[in-house]
Amino acid sequence: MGAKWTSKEQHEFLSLKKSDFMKAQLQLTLKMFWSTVSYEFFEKWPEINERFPGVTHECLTANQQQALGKFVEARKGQIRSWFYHTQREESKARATDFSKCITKIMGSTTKGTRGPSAVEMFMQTEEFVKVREASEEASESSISSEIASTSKPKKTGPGIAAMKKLAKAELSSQSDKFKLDMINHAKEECKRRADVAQAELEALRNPDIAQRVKAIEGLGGMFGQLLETVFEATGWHASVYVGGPDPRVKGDIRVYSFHHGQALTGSTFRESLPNHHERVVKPFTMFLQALFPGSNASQEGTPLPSLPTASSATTTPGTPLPSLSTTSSATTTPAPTAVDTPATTAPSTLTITPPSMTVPLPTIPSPTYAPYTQVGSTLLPDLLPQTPSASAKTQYQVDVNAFPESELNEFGLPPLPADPETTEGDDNLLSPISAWNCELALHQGAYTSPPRLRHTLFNTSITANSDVLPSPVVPLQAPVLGLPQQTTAALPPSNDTIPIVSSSITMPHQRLTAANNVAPQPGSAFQSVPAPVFNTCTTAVVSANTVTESSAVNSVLGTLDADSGGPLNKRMRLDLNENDMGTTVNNPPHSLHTCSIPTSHHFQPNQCLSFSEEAERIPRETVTWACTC
DNA sequence: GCATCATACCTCTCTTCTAG
DNA sequence: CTAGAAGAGAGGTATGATGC
Repeated sequence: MGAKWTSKEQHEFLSLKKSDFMKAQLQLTLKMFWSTVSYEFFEKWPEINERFPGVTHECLTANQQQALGKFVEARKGQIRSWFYHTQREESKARATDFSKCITKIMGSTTKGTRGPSAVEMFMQTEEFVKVREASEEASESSISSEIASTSKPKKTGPGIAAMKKLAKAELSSQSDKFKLDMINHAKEECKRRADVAQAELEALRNPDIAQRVKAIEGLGGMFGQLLETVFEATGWHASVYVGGPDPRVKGDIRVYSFHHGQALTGSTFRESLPNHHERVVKPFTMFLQALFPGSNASQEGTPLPSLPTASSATTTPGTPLPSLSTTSSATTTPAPTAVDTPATTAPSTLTITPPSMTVPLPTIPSPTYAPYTQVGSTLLPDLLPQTPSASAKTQYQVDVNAFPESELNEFGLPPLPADPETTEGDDNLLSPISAWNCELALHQGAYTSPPRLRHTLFNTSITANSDVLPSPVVPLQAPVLGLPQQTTAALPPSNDTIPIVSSSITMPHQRLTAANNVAPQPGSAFQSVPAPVFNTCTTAVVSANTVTESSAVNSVLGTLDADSGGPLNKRMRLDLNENDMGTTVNNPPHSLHTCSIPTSHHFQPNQCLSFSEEAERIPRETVTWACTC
């Protein structure tokens, strides 16, 4: 067995980064994450101290420096492996697996499949290999010259185009019988590939028990991504109900519901709908029972597996974000989360016993739910009841035969039962959904949807904290751009004024967010906010000892990687973007702004600079800079 | 002739697997 | 639990087939 390479402190440090790792995966910012986490790790535990104790960099020989470099790379590999290993250990890859499976099934088709052509088949023959080698060796060959000229700089062989041209020319010189053989071989290969593709698709569509279980356990992740994508694409929220025989509980019927979108109270549709279980889950379960009449009485079932979750430390308490609420058929009460109301009861498994259609609903104590955690712009719940023990049972009697045929709807389903608790009062005249919307309206129409984030991820720098919004209760506002607080006199006194052209500095923890760079989406949105004033300043002056009222500065610029040999291991950005987000300049032309910069950074005259999130955790000092507009 | 679609191949990165 | 190997997938480039 391998030895553990991390110390307790290192393990704790890496553990704290797990949520950032998952966010980076979702936000496609792994490079940035690796850079940041490596920097912080080596800052805490310099590799040189491990390999060459008591020796400074300056004292290392060339060979030692080279060796140290290899050690550092090896350590980085260990860190990477640690995160992936930890992720798998926590069974967080199932959702991804299932998503891939679904995608494959939805996307797979043999229609339009093009197999290799006769020329391409010929390229795989030994005859052509000999021709190609001969051609490559003949430096005076025009074909080889063409190959060389048409090839882009690569580490390996000639370009495909030149190869095909060579093959085509060579094949044309072959006998008709040879050509016909190539054509037939190509057709056979086409058919073989189509058959293989078809067989693979059929295998996916007819999974065995283990594959079905894996798919069911991946539902949470798949629907989470799906509903988030729906929201991104349409600005709409959605609720999804799925169910069927669950192999994990001997084929009993189980229903899950997934909900996207929360009211201001933090409740999802399921939680907002009074008596949701009776009115929605139960009829749906009855419908499923009709589809799967052979299903047996179930025992308390396995809960929906957890999804990748971050530590609660990364949760944004009270931040209204789309909730992804997953529940079993019997989960009639909200799952307690960081933004949800506490659960009261949580029946576990719905059992229907034909033919009387008696529905015994065992209840279990409120399960302990892990908190919702924010990963990217999606809340991924860990709905794993940790102590799912059955207790008192509540009996529900539902007789489908009690519904006359005339009352069944177009789908042959009974009408939704009226909510016995909401039969009086004007409000009760509203449908559940209307009442739900009414609640929103009463709160000034402030929706609880988050700003759309992901589409900006690929164009701007948004960190894990970028979607942190200010208040859990008040209507959403754009975050105040600029520093979270005014800081003063952090730099050593100096009267030197260093001009900086096009200065803009990305604030730690106060980055460009969707709320301040994306217009509210029709029908989804958060409260309108005062339009930001673009800061088009092109000249700024850093004054190290100036202390003034802080103003907001925010910039996300085009990226330009600095070399990695810098003392800060940072990524620097140059060139001011004139559409840069800024703030109102109250007292032009000499507004003063406060920002923070790496402690050890040395400004150069006329230097253009800003710092991306990779420098976020670099020790910083605060300076105030004046901006001439 | 042109636009569109589907594919092959290469390279690189990310992720998973597995022997030890 | 580690660490190397292997697989999976994305991005880029180029080509052929097809339809207009």
